[in-house]
Amino acid sequence: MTTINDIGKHEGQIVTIRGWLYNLRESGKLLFPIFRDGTGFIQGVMAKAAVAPELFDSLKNLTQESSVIVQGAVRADKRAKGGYELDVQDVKVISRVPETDPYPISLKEHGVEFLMEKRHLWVRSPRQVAILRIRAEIVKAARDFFDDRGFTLTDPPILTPAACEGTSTLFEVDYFDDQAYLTQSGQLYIEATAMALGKVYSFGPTFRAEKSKTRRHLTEFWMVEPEVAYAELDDIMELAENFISFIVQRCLERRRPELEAIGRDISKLEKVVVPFPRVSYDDAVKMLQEGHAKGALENRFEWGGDFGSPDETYISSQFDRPVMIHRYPTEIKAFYMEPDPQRPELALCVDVLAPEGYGEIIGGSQRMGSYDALLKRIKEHELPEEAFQWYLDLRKFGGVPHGGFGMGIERAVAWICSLEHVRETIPFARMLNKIYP
RNA sequence: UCCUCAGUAGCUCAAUGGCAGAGCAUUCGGCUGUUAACCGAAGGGUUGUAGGUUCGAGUCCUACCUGAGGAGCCA
Repeated sequence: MTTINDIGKHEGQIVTIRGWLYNLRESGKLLFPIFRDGTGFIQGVMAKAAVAPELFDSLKNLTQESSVIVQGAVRADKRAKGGYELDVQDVKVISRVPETDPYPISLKEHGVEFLMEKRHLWVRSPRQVAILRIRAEIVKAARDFFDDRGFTLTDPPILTPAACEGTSTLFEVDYFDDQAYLTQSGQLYIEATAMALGKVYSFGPTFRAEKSKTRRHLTEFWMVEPEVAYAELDDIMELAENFISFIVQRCLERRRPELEAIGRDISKLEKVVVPFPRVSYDDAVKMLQEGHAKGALENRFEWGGDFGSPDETYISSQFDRPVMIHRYPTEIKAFYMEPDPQRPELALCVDVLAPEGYGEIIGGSQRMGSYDALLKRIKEHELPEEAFQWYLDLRKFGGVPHGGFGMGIERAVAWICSLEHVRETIPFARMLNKIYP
């Protein structure tokens, strides 16, 4: 059995391909079927004069996406897209799509609503196949990066008793006679495993019931989150830039054909090398105010607020690689962040903004080390103290400075693939009001 | 939750308040090198739903439903 991706190794030989009919063109007594097998696409040729009449007719009448086992001779041909063609000698039809109910996704243009409703079929399209391969590469690169640097994978729970960043955006589920929530982040739990193993990371799905309807939001998305004992903010920033650069370079090295196939501007990705620019929140605010003065931004940004989407886009447009914004006001950030000892009104945190308007792909921070300060924060944020007792224990029993970050896989994929919307970065996107198929 | 736009054939879209149309897909016919092939023909419609205005509504008005883009929130 041969696969299309390495059909070039079989030039001049007779091979068998198991796959599907992607498209069929004909010209008089010649048929030009295009087969796909999951590894690639190849055009076949069948001349009426060369085969039995029944075989010719069965291929001539074959419908799009019918499954077939094809036998043919591999021939190099300059006219062929992949460099090779298959002189088809036999076609065994495994399952024939009826013409009374044809395959709905044609090679022509379709709308978003239709394609999302047919997502289970849309994933067969060449572009979607390429994107899913790049996603898989990004996931593997992320795991290799941490595995090779002494991190241990520790899986946090998906069912949790409480929120880690407020309760308004949690999915609630019945848990026997009690209530539980789907996790928003594994961070609090990997802080615990970091105290056990030093350097840890988690990789898994997270859930947010935000009523967000934008190109950057899913209700179910995958995060990779490292957490490092004894790490301070500078260590976290260095880890984050090395991590992102590694992932991008790995994609360029191993998924260049796919990036080219989807029309990605490769030269922009090639610039994603360390070090990334570091901009303090204070300086970012100045940058935004200058942008407003120049007329590039509609609203004048005031110190103390959180950046909106247009603000992030403006900041990232000033650089040719991801930019790290650090030390936001404590007010607008999560309760567990360590204040800057020089300026306690600032948190020791960092957001990494992707270039080209893709927004925040990483959020990270140094975590609060002191038991008393953390308890005070939990009370200030009106969080249920009992639910966080275990988290406070981490400070009671040998607390150390530590920190980490989370990267949303889908936003990273959307940026690296230059996609309009994160819905194409995951096989089956879960969004506001969308849970089918 | 708010703002804007859209909903017409299986799909992508046309149609000044006046006969419901095209391309693709499907079926039939033609073509020995096609590249989202091309050429000819046929079938295919409760114009998102419910009301209203009008001699007449796909088109105007109201409400609702669905979707898209954006805001806020976030990765």
